[in-house]
Amino acid sequence: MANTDGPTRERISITAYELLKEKGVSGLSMRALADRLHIKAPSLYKHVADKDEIIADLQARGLREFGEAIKKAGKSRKAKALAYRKWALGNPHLYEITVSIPLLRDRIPPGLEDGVTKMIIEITGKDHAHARAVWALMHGLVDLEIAGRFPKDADLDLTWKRAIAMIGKA
Amino acid sequence: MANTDGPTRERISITAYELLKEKGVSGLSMRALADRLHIKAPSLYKHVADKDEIIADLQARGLREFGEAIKKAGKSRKAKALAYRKWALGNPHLYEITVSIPLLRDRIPPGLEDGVTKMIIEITGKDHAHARAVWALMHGLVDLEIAGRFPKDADLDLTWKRAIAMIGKA
DNA sequence: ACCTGAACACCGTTCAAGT
DNA sequence: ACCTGAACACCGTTCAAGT
Repeated sequence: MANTDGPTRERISITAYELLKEKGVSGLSMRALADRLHIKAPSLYKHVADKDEIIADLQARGLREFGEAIKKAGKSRKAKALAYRKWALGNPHLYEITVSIPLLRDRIPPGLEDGVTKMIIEITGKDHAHARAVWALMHGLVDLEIAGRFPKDADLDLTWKRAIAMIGKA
Repeated sequence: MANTDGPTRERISITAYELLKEKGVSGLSMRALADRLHIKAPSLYKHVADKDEIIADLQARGLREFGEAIKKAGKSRKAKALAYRKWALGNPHLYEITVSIPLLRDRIPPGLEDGVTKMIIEITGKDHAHARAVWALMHGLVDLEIAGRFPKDADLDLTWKRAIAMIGKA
């Protein structure tokens, strides 16, 4: 008799997150995940329907933790913007899986996405169109920075300063 | 005797582009590419070093065609911004492979990336930091739109209007 | 109820062998 | 010089079989 205590659904989630943190999106495979849990890949399918269920789990975690980080930040628009950057750069793989691949809307807790969206609208203090533009600005900065698209000598602190100056001036 | 005229390097490039346009980044595999050229996958390696060489080819094409589209657009910042959106949405897979995955800097023609960057700086008419923020704004809008992150009822024309209004006001 | 090996349809890439 | 089949180390997923 081998393991009597198989991996719970919870342990699968936690291990998937560890794997993502260490190896990134491309390193998150069902086989690698199974290895860490000391089971074979097919056994995973007794606990989850498919890989998307695991991805949706991580996206939900990303939205939750991101939302908390923004909530905890100072109240000014500048503080919120810098918290956005800090969180994204501190959790690049979680940011990527949450925001750079299609969101599995039907498989994350309802209201979670809306909650984060509403928070962004509240921060900008204007209408939805403006809030979306601000979000795009933040996301674009972070995405290009994570992807290494800015030259090495680029002054990104200054770039963020300019970006923050843009907000609210429309 | 089978094919006497094997695929040239040029035909590989063209076929890769067709494949990308039809099937997207995930559909661009060496095996699928070989199939279209009526050869076996290993034969590709007599013409290219690896898949990255093909990706770099497509990234170079993306930078070139994108640059031309922006150059041809009207001179106003608004016209340039709308041309950015139009090109990206009209060529979503080429946009993605060019800008949403790491740029293979060592494998594209030197100066190509700089040329496009300089063009953006010229358009914004300010310093590099400002130009980068503007680029991030455009990229963020397009990336979120392509990824389907905005709600279906979002008024994206209005969002772009607000975004364009932000530019130049920093 | 949970886990397994074998299998299927995929990847990128290497390499000895053929022409 | 170019192409091939076989192989290696990977994917996600299914399924009959074991406990």
